[in-house]
Amino acid sequence: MTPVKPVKSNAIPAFRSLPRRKLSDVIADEIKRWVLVEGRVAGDRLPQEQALTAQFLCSRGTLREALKSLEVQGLITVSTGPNGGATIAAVSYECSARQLRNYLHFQTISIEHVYDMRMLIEVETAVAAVGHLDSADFTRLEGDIACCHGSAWGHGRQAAVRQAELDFHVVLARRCPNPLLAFQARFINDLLRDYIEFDVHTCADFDGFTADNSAYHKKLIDAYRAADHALVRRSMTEHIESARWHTLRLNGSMVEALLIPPDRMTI
Amino acid sequence: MTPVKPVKSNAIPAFRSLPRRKLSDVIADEIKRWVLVEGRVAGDRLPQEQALTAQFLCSRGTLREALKSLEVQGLITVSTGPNGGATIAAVSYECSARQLRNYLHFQTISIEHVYDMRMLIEVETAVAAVGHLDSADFTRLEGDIACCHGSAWGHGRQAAVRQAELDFHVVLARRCPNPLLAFQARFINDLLRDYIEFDVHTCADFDGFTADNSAYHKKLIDAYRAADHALVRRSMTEHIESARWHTLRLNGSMVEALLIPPDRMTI
DNA sequence: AGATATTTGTTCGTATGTATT
DNA sequence: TAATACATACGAACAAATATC
Repeated sequence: MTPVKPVKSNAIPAFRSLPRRKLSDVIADEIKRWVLVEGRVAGDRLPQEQALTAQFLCSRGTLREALKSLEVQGLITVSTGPNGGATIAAVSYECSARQLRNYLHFQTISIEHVYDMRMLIEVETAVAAVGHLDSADFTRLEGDIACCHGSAWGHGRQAAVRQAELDFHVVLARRCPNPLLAFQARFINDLLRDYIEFDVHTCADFDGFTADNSAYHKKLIDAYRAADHALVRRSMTEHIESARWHTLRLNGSMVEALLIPPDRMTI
Repeated sequence: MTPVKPVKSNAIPAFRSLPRRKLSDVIADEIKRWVLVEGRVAGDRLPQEQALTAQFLCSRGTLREALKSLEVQGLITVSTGPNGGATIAAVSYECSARQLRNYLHFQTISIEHVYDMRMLIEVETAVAAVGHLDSADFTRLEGDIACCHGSAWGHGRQAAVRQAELDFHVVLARRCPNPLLAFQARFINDLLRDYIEFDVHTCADFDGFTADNSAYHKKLIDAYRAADHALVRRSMTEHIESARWHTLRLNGSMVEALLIPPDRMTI
């Protein structure tokens, strides 16, 4: 008698046959759909691995690849232990910004490109934020200016100043009510902070840059306090143009590899 | 005498000890670094799974989760068969756009948000593309206009028209020399094509919308042929403002779920 | 604070599908 | 067609982390 065929089979079930995709990718999509039709939202939990393998009829390894896919996309976080498992997450800015940097890594991109984009986005973001700043925001903005006082005491200090300068803009971006604008504004500023390097030889005069920035930041705070849209627009435009000029003067250039997390202290 | 510790151990090697990250994530990063320091570029192949497990001292399951991570980020593609394995890829627009949609899924975003962004980006993109269109581009632009001739013959036709109208803009975006602008322009147009739905009850007059679009597209082609920056700027500004007006008039609204690939024919 | 139970993280062995030759 | 080389998928076991008692 011929031996029976093993019950265990790698044959792909009929209902997911048509496109010759990887099973793990199919499962990842099915989990996404399941979450949506089930009405689950960020903070809700997914069933545990064992239950999911039973639900989607696949092995644990395949399921884990599907979960890894969702995790990389920032859609879930996974924890161990009792009551552990996957939790649905709101996709973070950081996760999406990383992916956009991955994309730009394979494009050729110059300081001028970044500053053209910055001029466009940042001015509009700044204007849109008028009337959306609370007192805590103002204190933080003023704190960022205070960080930049005095002349540079070395490279570590120089990097801290730059961090504070760009943090000023991130505060404004967070208060922009248009999520598309806000994302782009944060992204551009992060790009400036982490992926521009200056020629060490011409490292002479950063103080002029810093002084100009502080002056413009002060003008901006006054404009926000007065809720003067036109003045915010004008000040920010001049500010970005000034920053572009200083950056070019100091031989700033884009770093080559955007794939790797920034050193953050490259100055 | 105490028994010797088993050779096989899940203990994480010292060189990757500090942050308590998952091994698969660490391996994914190490592969990224390896690619960079080795000077590999898009199109080059990674070693096979077996070689990679030997190089990074982990099991196939763990390595496959790491590769899955890189695959989801669009950094590699994987194929089976002889000479199969992972190939380094330039991160695609589609992959990064998907991630940005994932992000926006958890934000509240309105037609006005999209059109404010579109006005900002598209005008500048259009101006930047002046002088970068070849004859093939012009033929394609004129083809897109031709697609929109005649009145609507039903919903399928309506969707095809909309597809062609937005394809016009994608052609321009692809010719914009600033990758940051170009990405954003394509993204906004894809968003408009795939994630705006119109109220079926007021489905009456799309023809006016279509006619206006065609008229503006023709004006734009003339402006591009004349390489007239100012005219391109003016025409595109009016075009977007007109499109915004029509969209609001027809009760357009953002679809709720950006997580799922578009039906593309929702109109 | 410590023991325990639960759940994910990792490994290994094996079998199957698929593309190249 | 057959052989080969590779990714894909399954299953069982053990290790590590963590919440609860």
